[in-house]
Amino acid sequence: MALEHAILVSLLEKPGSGYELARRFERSIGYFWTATHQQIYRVLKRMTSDGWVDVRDVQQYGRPDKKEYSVAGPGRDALGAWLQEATEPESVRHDLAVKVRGAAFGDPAALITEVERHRQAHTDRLAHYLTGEARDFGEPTAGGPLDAERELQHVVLRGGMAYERMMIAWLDDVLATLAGLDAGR
Amino acid sequence: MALEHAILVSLLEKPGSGYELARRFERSIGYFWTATHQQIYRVLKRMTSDGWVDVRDVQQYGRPDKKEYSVAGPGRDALGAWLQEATEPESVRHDLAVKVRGAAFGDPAALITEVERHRQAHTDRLAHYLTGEARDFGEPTAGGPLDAERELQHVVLRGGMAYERMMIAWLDDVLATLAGLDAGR
DNA sequence: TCTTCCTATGCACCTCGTTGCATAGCAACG
DNA sequence: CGTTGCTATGCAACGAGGTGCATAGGAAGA
Repeated sequence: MALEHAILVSLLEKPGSGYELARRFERSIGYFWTATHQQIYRVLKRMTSDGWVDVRDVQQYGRPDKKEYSVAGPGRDALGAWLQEATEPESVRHDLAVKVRGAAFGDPAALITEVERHRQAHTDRLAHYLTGEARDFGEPTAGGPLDAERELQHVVLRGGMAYERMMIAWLDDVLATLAGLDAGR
Repeated sequence: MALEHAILVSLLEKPGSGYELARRFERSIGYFWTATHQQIYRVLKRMTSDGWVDVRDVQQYGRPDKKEYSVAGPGRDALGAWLQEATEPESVRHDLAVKVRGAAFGDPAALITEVERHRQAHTDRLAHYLTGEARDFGEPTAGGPLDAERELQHVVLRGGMAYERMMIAWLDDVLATLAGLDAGR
């Protein structure tokens, strides 16, 4: 289970509440690891009782109070150990690939709309990444030594962009194939 | 849940037993949808009672008898309906991306071995795909009209190859970034 | 005042997925 | 004859993940 570790990384980058974590999992972190607020609250509870994180009640004005979590020593140790642990390459789940192979037994042309919908979603996400890259990494490192955190966030973002570009190109390939089947019958 | 649909597609391509399906999920299908034999047997049971598939006892000699499953009318209908249904783009789970961002808070150099291990796995898988492509799609369609099933299987395979190539290139990017951090401190 | 919306946390329930184990037929080998 | 290994099916239990719902404070606007 890597959700715990994803939370540790996010809290090391910046301490925050369960609610704030949930929103981070809708943006930056969520592009390579998804989680609902339910999962996050549940795991934070376990991590607290395991001593991986510390909690601090924070009073707020104009909005409900919150609990701010930050990484404790044992949590940092656990993350360090996990980093060197061998993890199996993630199991893939591409329902669109299932649909494409399934189209052979239905109407291939009927799948086109769905493929175009996915292509649009990937195009949007790529545009979002590019905006974020220009905002966060547009200028060279602002003096000082290499900032490891910044460099590593950037290389992960480049991975996300490479994935979206690959998907868009593949979906174009799929659309061309579907169109070819439609024309050829 | 798309496991049912993945099984339907696999059974339409070729009827078979739960055991045979489990082995297919370790190869071709398994590259974009994973499942253990437990899941498969459980889902086949439900699909049978829902009338999506038919069962046939097959006596075998030199090995235990088996149950051969094939797709029934309602199963084919369910697949057709699902193909046109809007499916959300699959939720991604890239533990390696979590590790890369986490490396900022540990020793970036310690991650290199793990990244190289993943790179090797993707290289191996790409080589496996290329072998399969040469074997199954090396020669142009053997006469007759365009074979939809074959074309669609090929485009899915091309997607798998594009994914592996993208991952290898990204992992090289990650390795260069990690090496740069190591040299620059 | 009433409704709507956002922040913030959490419970209950259900499904999906994984692990471990059990059973059984048959083949091959020492 | 016993062990090992492959084919073939399945149960039991657990943990992960997701959906729906509940609660509660406060802001903003009709």
